[in-house]
Amino acid sequence: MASPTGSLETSANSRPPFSFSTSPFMSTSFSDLLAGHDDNISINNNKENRGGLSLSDRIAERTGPGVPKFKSIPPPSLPISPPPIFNSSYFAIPPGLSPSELLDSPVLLSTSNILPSPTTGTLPAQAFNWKRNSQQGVKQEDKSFSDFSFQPQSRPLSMIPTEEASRGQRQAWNYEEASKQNRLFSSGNDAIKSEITNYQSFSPEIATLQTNTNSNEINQMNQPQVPQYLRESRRSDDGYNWRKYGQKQVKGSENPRSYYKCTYPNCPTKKKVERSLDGQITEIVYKGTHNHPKPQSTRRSSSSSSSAQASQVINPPVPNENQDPSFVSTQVDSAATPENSSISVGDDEFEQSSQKTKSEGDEFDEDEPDAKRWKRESENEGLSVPGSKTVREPRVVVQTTSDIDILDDGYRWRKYGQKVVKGNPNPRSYYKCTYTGCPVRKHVERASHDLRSVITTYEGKHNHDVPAARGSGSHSMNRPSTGESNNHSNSIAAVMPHQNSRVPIPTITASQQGQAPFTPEMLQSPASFGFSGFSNPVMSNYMNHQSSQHHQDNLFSRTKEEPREDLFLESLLC
DNA sequence: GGCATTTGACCTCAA
DNA sequence: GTTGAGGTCAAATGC
Repeated sequence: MASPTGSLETSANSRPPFSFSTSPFMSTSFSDLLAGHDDNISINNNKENRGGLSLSDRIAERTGPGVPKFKSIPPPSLPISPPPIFNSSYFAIPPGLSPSELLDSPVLLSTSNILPSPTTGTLPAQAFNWKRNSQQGVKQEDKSFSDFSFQPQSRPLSMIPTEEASRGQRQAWNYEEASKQNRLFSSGNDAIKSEITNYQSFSPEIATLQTNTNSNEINQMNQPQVPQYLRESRRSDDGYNWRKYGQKQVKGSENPRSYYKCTYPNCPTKKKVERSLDGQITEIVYKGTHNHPKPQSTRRSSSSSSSAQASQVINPPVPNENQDPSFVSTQVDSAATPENSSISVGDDEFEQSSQKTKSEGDEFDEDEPDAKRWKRESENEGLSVPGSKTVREPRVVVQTTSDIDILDDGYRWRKYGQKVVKGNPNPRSYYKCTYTGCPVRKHVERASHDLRSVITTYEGKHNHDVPAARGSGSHSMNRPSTGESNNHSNSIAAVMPHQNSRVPIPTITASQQGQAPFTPEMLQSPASFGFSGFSNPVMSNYMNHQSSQHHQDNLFSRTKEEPREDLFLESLLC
């Protein structure tokens, strides 16, 4: 089964598919993405205890004595409060260039943020990989680095509170995947190990999502001796508190399935989590809707502090996704959904979105048996991803960025219109996926209430993999390799934190790395461009030139060559 | 003692 | 009606 997560090679001694820069930037940002999953920890502990062999011991067996254990290095306390304003010294909007103008370019929406891609969950950090890979000669194994994906779901990883479970699963998967990657990665990098202590799905459980592991396992490995009550076991990656009420061995799968209920009084929400034998989450399905706001992270922080992790945790994701969820989730949720600290706001939005979707949908039936509904929802979603039963619906990604937000989604977008919508003086750029037959569209606009925020709304889901970038073979390496993350289940809400703006934009330049010169293709494939673009001489010139708009027009000449349909649509929009 | 987890038994539903 | 799978309950157990 090509499960988004299950298919991953998770052997501890395998080369980490994702490479983190040892710079403070990556450490911080990723740490922020890591948090929670305490419930997983508990489960893992139980399992491991039962077996008489702790997870860390097992890891040690796999990796050998040469690999330091995670707990060997306490996670540093990392600042998480984002600055109120963008103050990056790496990038500045030149005089004469307004944020709205910047928004006109998908490029500008796709590279600056250290956020999981709203469309693919791909972290902008992939740009680092791209660079690094090029530095190292793009070894085959290095390619796997680019496979790292982090679903906001939300999510989630977030795991995204998928409220309707069926919607956030995707994030949860990605969230798990990311976590796995984290674990693998950590096994080979001591510096990073200290950073990987917690994880939060992206999502309403986005992430979220999300992204699993594995971070939990990592936590466990870091603090195998921490009492359960100090591990905040009830807190899950999705930010809600869950109580396990059952576990079942599912036929056809060696993985046990655990059943959880939201501990909030009278909250009907449940979720079932399927884990592999080694404790990794292979599936998360949410059921029902939380009838309460997500618990504040105070408890998490306090408890986490006892384990030297508090400073890294702010809030769970929306799942991402997700978290998935709010868009994870999954998630992961959130996670996906993963839902890192930055996505906390998105939870509510996601919940609302889910509620709305649920209430407006003709299919939802309060009286329908849960199991039946779950199954039906999965089937009806038409997003039957092997091993995944939940897929998040409408997805609205709200990113709070510092000046420029780059949605590193890896897909090629064609601008087909622009319009100033009511209630927001900032123009909304309309894009559609250039892949033939792909119905996905998105529109981007800067929030009226906060020019530092960019609201990107996705519609539809990609029916194809992330396209390989043209003009640079290494670009494709930054993209998720699977189609798992290529679908925008319509809308997921996530508010990206400012913290990204704190993160120094890598001063990696194409020239420095011997990369191919900046090309229009890079603009069309924002993901492939990554952060390097800002330091790229060409890009820098582009960004600072008064006639940037003109340049942009040239760079997007293809857009002007698009079919009449665009002109038609644009005429309608404008 | 309180709370969460475990786990066998029971219930529900669909084939 | 039977059977099997999935979901839930609740007593036992652990922290």
